Amino acid sequence: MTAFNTQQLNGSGLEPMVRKLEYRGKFSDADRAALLGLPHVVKTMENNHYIVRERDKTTHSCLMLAGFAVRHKIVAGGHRQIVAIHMKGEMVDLQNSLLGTADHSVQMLTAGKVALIPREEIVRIAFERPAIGQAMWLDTLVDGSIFREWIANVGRRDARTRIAHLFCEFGMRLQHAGLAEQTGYAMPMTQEQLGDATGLTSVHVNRTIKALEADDLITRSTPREIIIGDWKKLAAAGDFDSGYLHMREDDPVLA
Amino acid sequence: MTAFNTQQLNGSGLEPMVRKLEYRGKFSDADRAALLGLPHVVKTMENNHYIVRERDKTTHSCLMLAGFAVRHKIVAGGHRQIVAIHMKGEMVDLQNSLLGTADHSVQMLTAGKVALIPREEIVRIAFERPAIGQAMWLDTLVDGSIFREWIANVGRRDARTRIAHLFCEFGMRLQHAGLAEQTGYAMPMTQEQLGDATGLTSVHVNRTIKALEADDLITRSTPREIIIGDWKKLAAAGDFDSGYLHMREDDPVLA
DNA sequence: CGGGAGGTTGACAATCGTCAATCAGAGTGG
DNA sequence: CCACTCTGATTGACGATTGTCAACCTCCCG
Repeated sequence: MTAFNTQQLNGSGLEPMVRKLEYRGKFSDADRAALLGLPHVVKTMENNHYIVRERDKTTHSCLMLAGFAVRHKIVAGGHRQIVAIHMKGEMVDLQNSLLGTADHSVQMLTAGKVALIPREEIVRIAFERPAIGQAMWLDTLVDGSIFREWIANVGRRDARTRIAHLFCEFGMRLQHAGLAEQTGYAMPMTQEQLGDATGLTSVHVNRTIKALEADDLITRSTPREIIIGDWKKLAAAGDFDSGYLHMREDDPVLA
Repeated sequence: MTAFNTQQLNGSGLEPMVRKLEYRGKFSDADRAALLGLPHVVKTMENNHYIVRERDKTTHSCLMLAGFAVRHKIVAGGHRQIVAIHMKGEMVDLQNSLLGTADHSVQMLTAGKVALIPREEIVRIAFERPAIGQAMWLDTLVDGSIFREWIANVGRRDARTRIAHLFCEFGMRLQHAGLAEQTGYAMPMTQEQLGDATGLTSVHVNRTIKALEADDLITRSTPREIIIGDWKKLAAAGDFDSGYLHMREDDPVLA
């Protein structure tokens, strides 16, 4: 690859997607170039902005470049269930866009940046370049695996275990994305949002976090700064086994 | 297609998969023939038999030909969470097999028959024949959509709504697969299994079903024979909106 | 007829939700 | 710098949904 091309490609804005997908399979230079060359529009998003609303017809897929977003559903009575949290490098909305009609909403959790890519371009590159297509498919399957773990989390674990589990998953995924150290991280969610993710109320989330602190499973410098002294103890309390994240065995995060 | 080929293909045993996948996209005769020609082994399964266990290395994908199966996870304390129910025509284990290591178990809910297809054959046909690959991808995305709905179901709905929702989803999927009439169906799950699917105990499932009966939302001729008098009333009670199943607008089930 | 799985019911306990008040910190305007 | 405001965190009192334990019933099958 020439210096010129490198410069050009580095400027594409889609590098986080390449890094993410290449984790699931080896790409050729041409694959990488094709990915980086995907037509797209970068948008700066404010906190709480809706990227997609349930029932919308979708035409674009959304890649996170900075900040955090959640996917959620509203049930009768107006209660909200967050079904996924997304960070830099993740394709937030492959699911909605490929299916055509959104079955859930996607909302920014913080301010950030996203890249919007036309749906047809995603499908085209996936089938023209099998390595990329397979990586995308695997990525949607890993999303599915995380959904399954979340079903088990809200369905069969008590509040303490649920919260500890979420703290573990989020921490490990942040580390994987290069966004946090092993010692801890800044949780971007309010306690109400944590409740929406775990099927609890904000009040009970607060009590549960305090209990985790009291038992020295976590420490907090500010309400959102989670410090994990002993990862193994927290993982045990959260019934957390990272297998469902399907990270590679040589991933430094698993060390 | 010659009479000879038709005969041969009808005998393949994989017809339910063709029907299922073709729902997601138009296939050519060659596509259909390639699907039906996939190498596979048909196995008869007894009730409760495990097809795959969590942490197993997987090499085959599993297609349901008859009977019902569930996917489940065991959490600390031994409680079980069913994350999906599968019926005739569905690829039960694309997820585990493509990812290589099972993140959940697959177990027969009744006696039945399955076809085991080597993983590489699935990947090969998916990329050699984009129509098939896209249909498979869409199918895994619909699975994902159902997972999301289940997260919301166990996370944010009360027992009554959860059970009513499950009854609606299962009934509609049975009808879609041609396994039930609109009037009702035979539930293949015990109340304990219903509890494992909804995050409740069998005792509470029982109380909840009795309450649904008392309110004339369902009737039962035997404990497992669910009769739905007024589908709309049950759907309202279950906060059930079939959009997440991503059926086609022209599907007779939606009429 | 006996055994077993699954369904049904009651009494009681516990986790979690609701309501409501207070507190802490960040940003804003004067 | 300070009052003001807003969001989010924290806490207490109380209530309700759901779980636990245990008994009994019903049906099917050998």
